[in-house]
Amino acid sequence: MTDTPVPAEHDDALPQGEAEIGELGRQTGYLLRRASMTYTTHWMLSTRATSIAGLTPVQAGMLILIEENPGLTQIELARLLNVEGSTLWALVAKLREMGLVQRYRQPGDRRAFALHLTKQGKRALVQTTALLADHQEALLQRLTPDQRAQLNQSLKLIIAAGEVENQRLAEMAPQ
Amino acid sequence: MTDTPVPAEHDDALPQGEAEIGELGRQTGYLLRRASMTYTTHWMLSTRATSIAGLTPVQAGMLILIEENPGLTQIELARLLNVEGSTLWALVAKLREMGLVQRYRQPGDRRAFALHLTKQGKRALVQTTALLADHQEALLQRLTPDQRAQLNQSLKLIIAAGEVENQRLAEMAPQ
DNA sequence: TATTGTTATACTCTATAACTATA
DNA sequence: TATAGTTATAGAGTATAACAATA
Repeated sequence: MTDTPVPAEHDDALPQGEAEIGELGRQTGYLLRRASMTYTTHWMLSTRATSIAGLTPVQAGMLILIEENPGLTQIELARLLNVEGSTLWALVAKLREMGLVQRYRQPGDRRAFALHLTKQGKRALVQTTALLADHQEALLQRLTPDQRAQLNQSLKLIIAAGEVENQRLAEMAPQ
Repeated sequence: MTDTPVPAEHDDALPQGEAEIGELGRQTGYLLRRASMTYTTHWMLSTRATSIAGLTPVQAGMLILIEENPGLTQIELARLLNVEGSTLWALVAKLREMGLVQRYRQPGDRRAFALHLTKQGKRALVQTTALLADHQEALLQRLTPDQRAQLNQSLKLIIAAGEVENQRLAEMAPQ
């Protein structure tokens, strides 16, 4: 990992600003990562001066899911989000720390907890949904309604196919 | 952040498996994140038994960019990837540790380093490009060629619009 | 002064493995 | 035994802030 003096054949840096994305810009996986990061950055910036400043896209999504499925358990939420239990636990712990989510022990199954939004969580969700439309519009402004629908559809097809493939691969060589 | 005994109105967990993604599944930002994560997982699983096991999508992308723009500087690479200098520095340091990338001091500008792939880096890139097509195909299997082209186009439009918006927002209230 | 790179530090999101409590 | 949740730990990828070296 040392740097080397410059051999003649390497005295060839590109002139400023001439480097290009090239092939990588044709890779859907790369474009997805880039678009997703752009979305995250835009959300954080556009909510910066509001009452939900600092609430991440993942956290906002969890508030939406908990409101739509009040009382769901942590394991069910993990399945919905396609993450491991320990990951979900950490995410929920953070939302509890923030005072947005409350858990209630299940009388029917004393292992499980039912998740609910607190009053403050509900207020955060109201702000979230109020800001979501403008956020979407800013990012999708150059797409027609038809393109937007097509995009969502294609993304769902990728997710569905990918999760089947990933399941298969994970089982193929378990260690 | 304490748990509470169950008040009557909260004794209402959903029956197993009845929770739904609902509104969140209509949010492009959420679908992008999910699709991107699926891509990453698929890449890691499908390269697991190859010579590039452990090479992440971000690292693979960097190899592609360095090969296409030999001698580019770290700052140029950071611009291409739209990340901060310190982020790029850490990514390059890791690739150097792995023996895939080598830096050469620029004679013209002694502040800068020209980035190049090592022999091992070139071998890793060959494997990467060899495996990329199957990886793409597995994830895009349910999309027609036209849908794939439309998808890439839409993602580029989102990235372009988003980066303009993000720039504007970042300048709007600098602190 | 401006640019390139570096360091220190911190945070989000993610995972695996080993564990406890309950079913 | 199986499931729900927890803890310890690790790692990728990202950022901000302060700094050194060079232009």
